Amino acid sequence: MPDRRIAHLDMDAFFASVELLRYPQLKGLPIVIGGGRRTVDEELRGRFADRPLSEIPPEAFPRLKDYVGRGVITTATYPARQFGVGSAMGMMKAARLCPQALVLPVDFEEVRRFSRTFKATIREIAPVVEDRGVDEVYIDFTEVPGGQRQGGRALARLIQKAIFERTGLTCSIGVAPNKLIAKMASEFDKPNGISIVQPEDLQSRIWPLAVRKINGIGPKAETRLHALGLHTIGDIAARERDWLVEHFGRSYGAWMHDAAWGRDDRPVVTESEPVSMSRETTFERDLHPVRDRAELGAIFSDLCERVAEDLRRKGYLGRTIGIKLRYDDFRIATRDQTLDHYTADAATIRKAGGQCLKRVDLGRRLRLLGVRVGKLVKAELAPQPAKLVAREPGPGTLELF
DNA sequence: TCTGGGGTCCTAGGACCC
DNA sequence: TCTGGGGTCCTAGGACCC
Repeated sequence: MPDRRIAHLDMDAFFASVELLRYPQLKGLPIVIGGGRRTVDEELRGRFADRPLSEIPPEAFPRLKDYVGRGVITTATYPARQFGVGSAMGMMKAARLCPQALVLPVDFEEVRRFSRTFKATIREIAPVVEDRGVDEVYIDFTEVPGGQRQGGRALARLIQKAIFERTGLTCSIGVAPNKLIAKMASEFDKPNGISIVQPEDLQSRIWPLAVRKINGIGPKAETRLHALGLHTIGDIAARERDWLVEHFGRSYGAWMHDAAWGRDDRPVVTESEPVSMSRETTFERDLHPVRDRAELGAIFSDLCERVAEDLRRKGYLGRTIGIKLRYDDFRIATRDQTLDHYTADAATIRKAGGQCLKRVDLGRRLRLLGVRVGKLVKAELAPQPAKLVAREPGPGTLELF
C-alpha cells in the first residue's frame, strides 16, 4: 500500500493575476480586485478603444481613494498586501490603508475561463481532483505514477509548470498525508511555492501555527479558544479529547482534537451534486419595505428570474423556496417553504418567496435581499407530480409581499 | 467608513408516523 | 394516571469556506 499523498493547490492572487495577464503594464503595482457593480473596466476600454489593453497607461486606472461603494475586496496583489490590504476587507477600509492602489472589478467570465483551464490541465496529469471553488483544488497523488517521489514534490513541480505554460499563472501547492494538512501546507511557501509535510513534521511545523489556520476553525471558535487560553494548534493537541468535547460539544470537540493531531481521512471527492442555488444582492442604499416597495419588488422579481435561469441552464429543479434578508443593522432573517412539486419557474419561485416574505419583520430598512432554491434534483430525474398543481393566475403572482 | 455573493454543513425543536 | 422511543421531514439560525 503506498502512503496516502494528498495535495492542495491554490492559485496565487487568482483574480488579480488574471487581470495582470491582460494588463501586464500593471505588474508590481498594488492592485485590488473587487467592489460593486461599477463597470470601471468597460469605461476604461472605451476611452482607449484605439489601443491594445496592454498599452493603457497605469495612470489611467481608477484608484482606491476615489472608490465609493459598499463592496469588499476579492483579491489583493502582493504589493497591495504589504499595506495590510487583504481579501474580504471593506473597500473603504482598504482605501485608507492604501489609497494609491488601483481598483479593477471582478471579471467572472474571464476568471471562470482560466479556472476551467487550470483544472483541466491538472486532470490531464492527475485525474483525482476535488473542486474547492474557482481557485483551489485538492488532488490525490497516491495512485499517480511518480506521485510518491520526493514526497510528492516532483509531481507538484510538474503540475505547477504545466499550469504556468498553459495559462501564465502561478500557484502554490502543499502535499501531505491528508487534506487538512495539505491545506495548511499550501500556505507555507506562497507565492509559487511547494511544501511537503510528512507525518513526523506535525510537532515542528503544524503545532506552532495559530488555531485559526485549521480549515474549519473560524472567527467564533477562535475567540472561544483564546478565552480558554488556547492559541496554537499545539495548545489544542495538548488538551484531553474529553475536555474539548465538554467545551465544544461532542462532534466539534472531537473533530478539533483529531484536527490538532493531524488526523483526517476524508477522501478526495471528484463529483458532487449541488444542494441549492441562490441569488442575492446588496442595495446601493438601504431600502425600506414600505417606502421603497416598488423598487424592492422589481429587485425581488429580478432575483427570482435569475435563480430560475440558473436552474434551467444547469438542468435542475428545486422544491424548497427561500428568502433571505439582511437588515440595516446586519441581522439576517431567512424563511423558506417546501412545495409539493419541483420547479424552475420564476413565477412559482416569486409566489412562494412572496409568501415567505409575509412571515418576516418588514418594519425596518433592508440592506440585502436574496432568493434561494433548495432540495434540488436533476431535471430529467425529477418525479412527475401525480397531477398538475394549478397555479393561481392573476395579479397575485405579480405582487410583492 | 462598516462588513459581497455563492455555497455547505450542523443543530435543534416541532410535527408526524409507526 | 401516566405519559415509550425511534425515524424522518420541515424550518430557522448560525458557523464556516472560497
